[in-house]
Amino acid sequence: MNISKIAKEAGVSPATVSRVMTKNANVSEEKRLRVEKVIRKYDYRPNALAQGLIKTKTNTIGVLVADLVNPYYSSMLENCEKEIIRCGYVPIICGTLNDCELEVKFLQKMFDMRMDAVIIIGGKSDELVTDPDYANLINRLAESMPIVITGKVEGGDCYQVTLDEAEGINQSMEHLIALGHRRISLVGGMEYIKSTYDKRIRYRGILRKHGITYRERYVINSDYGIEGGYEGMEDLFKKNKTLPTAVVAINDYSALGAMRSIQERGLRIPEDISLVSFDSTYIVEAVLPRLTSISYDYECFGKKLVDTALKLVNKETLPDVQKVTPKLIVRESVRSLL
Amino acid sequence: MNISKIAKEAGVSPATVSRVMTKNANVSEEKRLRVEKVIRKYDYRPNALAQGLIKTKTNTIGVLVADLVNPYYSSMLENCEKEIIRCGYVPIICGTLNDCELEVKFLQKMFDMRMDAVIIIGGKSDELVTDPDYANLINRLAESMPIVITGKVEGGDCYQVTLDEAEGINQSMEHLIALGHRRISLVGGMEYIKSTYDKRIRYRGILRKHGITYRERYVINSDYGIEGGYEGMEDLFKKNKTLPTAVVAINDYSALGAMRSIQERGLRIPEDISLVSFDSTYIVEAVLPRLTSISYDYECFGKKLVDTALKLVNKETLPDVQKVTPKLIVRESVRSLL
DNA sequence: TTGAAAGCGCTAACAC
DNA sequence: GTGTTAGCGCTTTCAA
Repeated sequence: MNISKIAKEAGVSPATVSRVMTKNANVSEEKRLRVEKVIRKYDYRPNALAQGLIKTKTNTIGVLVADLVNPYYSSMLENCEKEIIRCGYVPIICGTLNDCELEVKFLQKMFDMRMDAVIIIGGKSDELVTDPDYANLINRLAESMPIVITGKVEGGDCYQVTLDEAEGINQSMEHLIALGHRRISLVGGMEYIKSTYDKRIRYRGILRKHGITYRERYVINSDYGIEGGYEGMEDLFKKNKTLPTAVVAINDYSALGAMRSIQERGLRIPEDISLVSFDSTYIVEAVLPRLTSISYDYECFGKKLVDTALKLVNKETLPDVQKVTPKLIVRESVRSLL
Repeated sequence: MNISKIAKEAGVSPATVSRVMTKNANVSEEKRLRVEKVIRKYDYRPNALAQGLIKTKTNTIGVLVADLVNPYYSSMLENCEKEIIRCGYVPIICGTLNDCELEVKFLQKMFDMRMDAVIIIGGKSDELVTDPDYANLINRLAESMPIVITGKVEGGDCYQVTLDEAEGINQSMEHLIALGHRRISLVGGMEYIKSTYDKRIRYRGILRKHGITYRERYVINSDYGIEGGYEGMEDLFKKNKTLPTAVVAINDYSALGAMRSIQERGLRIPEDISLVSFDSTYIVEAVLPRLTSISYDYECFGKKLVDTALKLVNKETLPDVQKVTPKLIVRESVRSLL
């Protein structure tokens, strides 16, 4: 079914059908009713490809996300979706399976499909050192399609809504130190990821400020999943005879793995080791003990991402960088040493 | 940038540029090189809307999922995505926030966008009694766009790839009964959801077969999230002086909530209460004790869904219903009473 | 091998 | 108020 057939059956021109559908022109009551009847009869809906082609607007916001399973990302995603829907747009999600090539491919595809804007959550823009090819791609696409990212693209013509990582690590460290912890380990993450890099820099700064010796073997590399947390923790145990009294996990997804490692060794949280994580997804409330964790206002974060994208669609001017402030939520996984 | 500009700059006709891009016609070496050079110069990519419009094929598979956060769904999603990508298509995901109206709206939108096929995971097709309006919608859309569902649409012209729920509950019940459990509770889910209904029917059948009295107050309604599991478990405690020795949770997302409720009362799993769940997402390995759980081969499930969709795109004939067989994975959350 | 032309389905400017 | 027409960007006959 298409607009011409509807027009023919209603005895009007395609233009009139279009006018009835879009509601932004006057049509005589009589013809309108006739057209509406035929539309209902066939449940006619206009072809979005044709509409998009002529209007150069598709009413879609693309959301590219590095990992669909990680609850941090799915929380972000859900909140972006809600806001996109609330604003009358259609959210189009693509997961990039933590694969850079796929990210680039899908980003291009979203451009090809003429999405009105794209939000990129995680992925290549998370890297500390921007890949110049990626920056070029972003710049090329951003000429006609606004791009909002949660990371950073050096020299990239796109907008950032990003977490204040330094503030997050700050709050968790100060909390631990205030409770008497001096041997604090940072488990998980990779140095080439900007958020992790920022955390580690600040971690050292805080230790120095409190006159605590920095121990390199308390900082453990590993990836951001459950397995990463487990292996990171195992690594920590292997590398240290003097264990830390507190561990800061890079996110609560990996904290799950860290907990398993700790508990398998018969150690208790928080009695033997305190544990703090980042993200405060549903996981922190689901495990025992509940995890003290850095929390973001996901609703607000999602809203900011989407609203930024939509303002850009409407050619409004915006700051290049917006920060989302984290907040430590104290639960049960930290013990006082005082 | 568009095909005419490229053509002009290369000194050829748009048709020739198209031939170069699609590679399915002969172009003289000389012109081809000239065109390719201009294409590279501008990183030209054809407008997917225009392509879709003329080819009546968009190379996209839509995936509609009821809940992005629930790890059962995100696992499904990830595996569908992988297979869609492997087959050279672009996965387009929409979450429907467990909202029926949204599901209908997005399904229509996917049709409007002329996706080559749509996979619907969860949502309205999960309901025991099919909404006739929904069936009509499915039938209308399915005339030109194959639809694959994980549930069931009575009288719907779509294809099912569905879990063998009866077999799942069968395995978990037989396992519990073999270990001496007689007081077994079923926590979570709603009767109007087909998968839950099927489980409960079979649950009664198995009890009868083993000569165990069915107790209605051991079957608890609640929704499918963490909160649902918690409240369901609380409800169970409230309703029963004689507690069950084992609980079967409707999924492992809700089992998280059930565990919390059990542990808050100072009861231990499995010493005081055994716990079994459905789905075997990452959660079952993340908690302590690890949950004995019904597992699906998500990779195979995802593949089957996608391959079914793609075969339909290619007009192959297929069985209306395909079953995915579950398998009980024994971990640490069930105690033997023998 | 190549270009001209038609047409996918729609909207919007224009003329009446 | 309404129909005609042009055109969005592409692919694919059809001729040459």
